[in-house]
Amino acid sequence: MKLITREVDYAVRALAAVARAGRGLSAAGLAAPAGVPRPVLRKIMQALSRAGITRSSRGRGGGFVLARPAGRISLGDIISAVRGPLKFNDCVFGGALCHNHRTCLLRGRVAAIEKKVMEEVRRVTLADLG
Amino acid sequence: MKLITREVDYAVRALAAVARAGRGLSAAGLAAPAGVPRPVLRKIMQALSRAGITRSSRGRGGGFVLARPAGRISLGDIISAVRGPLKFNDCVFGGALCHNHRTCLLRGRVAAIEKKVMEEVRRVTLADLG
DNA sequence: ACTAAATGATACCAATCTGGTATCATTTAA
DNA sequence: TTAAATGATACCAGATTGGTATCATTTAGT
Repeated sequence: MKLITREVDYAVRALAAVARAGRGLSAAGLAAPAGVPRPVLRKIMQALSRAGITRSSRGRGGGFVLARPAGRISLGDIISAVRGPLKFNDCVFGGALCHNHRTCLLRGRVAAIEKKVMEEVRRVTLADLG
Repeated sequence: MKLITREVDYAVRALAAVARAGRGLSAAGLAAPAGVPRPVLRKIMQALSRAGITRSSRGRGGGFVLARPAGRISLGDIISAVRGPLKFNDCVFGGALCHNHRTCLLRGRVAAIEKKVMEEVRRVTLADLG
């Protein structure tokens, strides 16, 4: 099970580059030095923009900038944007159907672990990853 | 990202049933009440046996018993047996090739989180999930 | 001795997820 | 007007996962 997939990895590197640059960077400009295929990075940057982590400007000379300071962009934000929310728990009965769900001890334990991971992952910011 | 896949879920339920029974239970006997396809449960039980979590006896009247007390079988053991070891970190450069690897801040952070999850997951035992 | 019940070991298949590719539309600076 | 850039989709190939099928081997019971 991967918490950090390639796409998350790419996203972190790209955002770190944007943070360092201080000015708008295009997807193409980000992809080349990182050795990432341009279309892939574009898709990632689009997801980050949709999630409100970056702001984009279109047209010639456009690109991406951070929507807020690096210290307020967490690894958790990035993971959520690129991969969707964490769901550690694949209940076989899909939650609703399991008559034991309330009392299912495994669910409770796993939910607690998931919560801890979210806390950890939110505590790491882009500023820490500079 | 799922920590608890269906197979892990099945494994936990099956092991809990074995623990409650106190005697050997066959894969068929375990599958039916849990509503799990027999061949799937057999594969899972085989993996658990290979990992030394259960002991199996073959032939007529055979089945599976816990290889050690439920309090000494952790959720981590079960996950490792069914899914392989946790690897949160998908380094794009595969570790060896990344010249920044030592200093890669993301790796360090993620490794720390992974370690915490392992601790948590090892702390939960089958006895807690009875 | 024979048979039925059970695990061990594989091989295979379908669905989903993930990384990567391709296209077209839209916006904007030069 | 044009080139450079993002927005939005649609698509494809490989890996993973859940599920199926098969055959060999072991063992208890008759």
